[in-house]
Amino acid sequence: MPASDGAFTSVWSRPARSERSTLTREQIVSEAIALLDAQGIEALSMRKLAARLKSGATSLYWHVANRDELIQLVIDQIYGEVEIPDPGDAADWRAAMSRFGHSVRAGVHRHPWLVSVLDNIVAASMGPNLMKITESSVTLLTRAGFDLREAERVMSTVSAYTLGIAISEAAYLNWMDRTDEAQLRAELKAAMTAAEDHPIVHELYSSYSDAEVLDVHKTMDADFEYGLERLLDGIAARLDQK
Amino acid sequence: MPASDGAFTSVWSRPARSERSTLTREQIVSEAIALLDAQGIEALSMRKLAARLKSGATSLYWHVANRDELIQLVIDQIYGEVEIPDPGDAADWRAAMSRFGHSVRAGVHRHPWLVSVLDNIVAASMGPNLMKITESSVTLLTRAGFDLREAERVMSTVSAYTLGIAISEAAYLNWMDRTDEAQLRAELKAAMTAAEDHPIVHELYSSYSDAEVLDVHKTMDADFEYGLERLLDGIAARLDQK
DNA sequence: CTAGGTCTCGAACACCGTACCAGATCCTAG
DNA sequence: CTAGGATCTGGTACGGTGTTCGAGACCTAG
Repeated sequence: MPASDGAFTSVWSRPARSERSTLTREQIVSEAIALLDAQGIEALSMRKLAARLKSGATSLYWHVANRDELIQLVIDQIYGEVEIPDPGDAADWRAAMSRFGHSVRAGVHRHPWLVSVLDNIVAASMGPNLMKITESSVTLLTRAGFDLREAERVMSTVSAYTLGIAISEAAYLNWMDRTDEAQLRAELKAAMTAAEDHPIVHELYSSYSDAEVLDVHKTMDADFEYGLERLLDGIAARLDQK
Repeated sequence: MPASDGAFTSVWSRPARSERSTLTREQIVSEAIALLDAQGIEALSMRKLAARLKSGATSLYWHVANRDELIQLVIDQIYGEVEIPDPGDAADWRAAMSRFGHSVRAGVHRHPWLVSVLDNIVAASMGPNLMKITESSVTLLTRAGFDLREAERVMSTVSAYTLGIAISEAAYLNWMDRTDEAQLRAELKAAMTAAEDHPIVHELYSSYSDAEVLDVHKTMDADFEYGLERLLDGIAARLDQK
């Protein structure tokens, strides 16, 4: 009567019909993303993920080789969220590339834990979703007048800039998130006094209003736009001289 | 006689003079970097690091609050390796910024595990070494004719591009490193067949010679240079129209 | 009814970051 | 020279991690 205590499942508690879990790879991946969005990277453990799926931790290993593979799948899923450039927009390739950049950046902002997971990004680079993006954008750029190799360069240049800035922003936003306002003010003050030996940095910091410091989004948006425009200017110039 | 076995240190084995460890923060940080360079991120544990320093694992906590703080120190140390732009080079700001970009990229290539540690990069952004870099480069750019705010934008645009591309490259190089040649060929073949549904990507892949695939460095160098030049073109144009 | 594939999951292993605290060592004041 | 406080080391222990292994539950085909 006492000892078995869970090893024995009575008729009543045993699932009436097939409650065999219907655990699927897609389900695992999307629950992982939900967990990451809600609680960030350090909350993603196989055990916690399994708990959310009401399954045993080690059951996941049937559907997914290991944690790294799971993360690669997660990354490709996120790539699926970015707006695929339409090759028909070749006439306005510049607007199309700008839209693409904005879409990638928005994705990173939506899922800022991506910052912690970048080392898996390459293995995911052969995932189906990224490949679709590459196909469309390179096609668009060749139609706009770039040869194949240069089209790829343009694409990866824009991607690099976008990724770089989005990551920096996301890292900053992550940091703000896990820092309460009091300590945040303390840190900023510390930075301010540390800047006293550096006149230009000090002047720069001083030029920011409280509103700008409190809500960095507007500044970030404008800065991103500025750099992207400069980059596209440079690329456009290159196309003109052909 | 038997049991104590190490708890008892005889006069002979006990350190003759003060062998008090001379453990310092600098030592810890530089040993951490050595370990990271040699074995990558997953080899950096407090225990392994302590072993290399011939000290107890928990002794490190006297000098460093926790692992995150250690990593922030490591990152600032690496910032110390990048060549600081000379504000005197304002006349040739373009060459100076290019040198800066190359220096950052070289640093990331030298320490490719940085990819796995990017989420700590912000907290390190108030470190002394990065601040020096910012001071010098923003000064240089203001002397070149940009106003303060735009100088910062230029700086962070160039940084974003450089960081983005260097990270992507480093992630790829990391992946190549931990993949033996047989499996590497298998993966590339898989990518190739996956690309069959995507004609342009397929054509692009096919256009690469074996030599280019085997040694990606030349291609990476050229691609980086291309994007950086386009970006600087765009920025220069902006300065001219003033 | 049985055999074999598919899938779940508990137990266990090695490793991790780090809180706690006892003790060793050093420095300084008296 | 001694006493006592500050500085620094490191053993123990706790709660967590990813992952392997293997025992079994379930489903389907014959």
